[in-house]
Amino acid sequence: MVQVFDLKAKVKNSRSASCSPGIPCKIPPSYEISPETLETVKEVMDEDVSDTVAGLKALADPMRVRILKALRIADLCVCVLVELMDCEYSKLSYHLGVLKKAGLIECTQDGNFLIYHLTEFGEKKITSFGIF
Amino acid sequence: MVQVFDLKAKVKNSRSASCSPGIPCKIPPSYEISPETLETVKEVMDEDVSDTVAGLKALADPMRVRILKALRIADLCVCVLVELMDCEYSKLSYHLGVLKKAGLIECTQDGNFLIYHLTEFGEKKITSFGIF
DNA sequence: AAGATATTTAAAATATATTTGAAATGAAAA
DNA sequence: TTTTCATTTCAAATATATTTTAAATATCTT
Repeated sequence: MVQVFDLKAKVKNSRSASCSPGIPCKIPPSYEISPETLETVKEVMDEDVSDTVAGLKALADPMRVRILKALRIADLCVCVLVELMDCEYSKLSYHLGVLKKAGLIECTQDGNFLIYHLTEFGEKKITSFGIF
Repeated sequence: MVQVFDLKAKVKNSRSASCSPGIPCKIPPSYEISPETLETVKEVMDEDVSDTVAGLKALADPMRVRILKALRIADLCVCVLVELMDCEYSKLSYHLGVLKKAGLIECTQDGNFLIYHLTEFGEKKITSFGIF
């Protein structure tokens, strides 16, 4: 997934004086990008974002956000969540699975029941993401 | 989108002593949910999460995160971004559109060029969401 | 053991999001 | 004023995510 940029290889015969080194297009005269800045930009763009994105994806769903908000108040078993969310078990289970895989929630078994609770990681996430 | 819960209407003939009021299933004996807690849970679950989720969705994509990271370093025109991301204009444009619609970025026109920059809102978001 | 309950899993159906490629737009240069 | 350039828009193709329904598990109760 890590991309290596070789912009120089793409430079066309660009005649503009304001063209940034390694950038084939003629960038507008109103702003200049120093080679140093461009280097920094390339660096941050090369950083791996897959963890960040995976976390965001797990959160980016109304059902899942509501589940997290609920679990922030109390640990809840699936049967109670099903009633609160007014949905099928299988549907709820799918979303619980997504949250679990993302490490945001966990469950403990009590006989037939599974009681879900926020992980510390999940707690932190929803706090920093401003979900209350 | 706001759902109203009427759990009482759903109570079946539940015989378990540990059943929470208004919850048809027999919740496990290892934990009790007080009616007050349950009320609080219902309240937070009824809150509207659509803005939260829309914001998260806009962020939950590797390309978009990389764009935001880049714009955090410098304002960039589309032609430069195209090179840095190594992708088609139309593809980039789609993602820029998503970020723009979410209010995370804006652009200013300079002749033929569009120079994109983070909004203050976008700046705040990516900071609080731990995207650096 | 047999039946009931709570929950998950699997597979198909559906919905949503992204990518692609071509055409459209609008400003600048020739 | 025709051409070129930077960019967006559109529609079709593709990919990904979610929902649905039925069946599978596992634990309890009898």
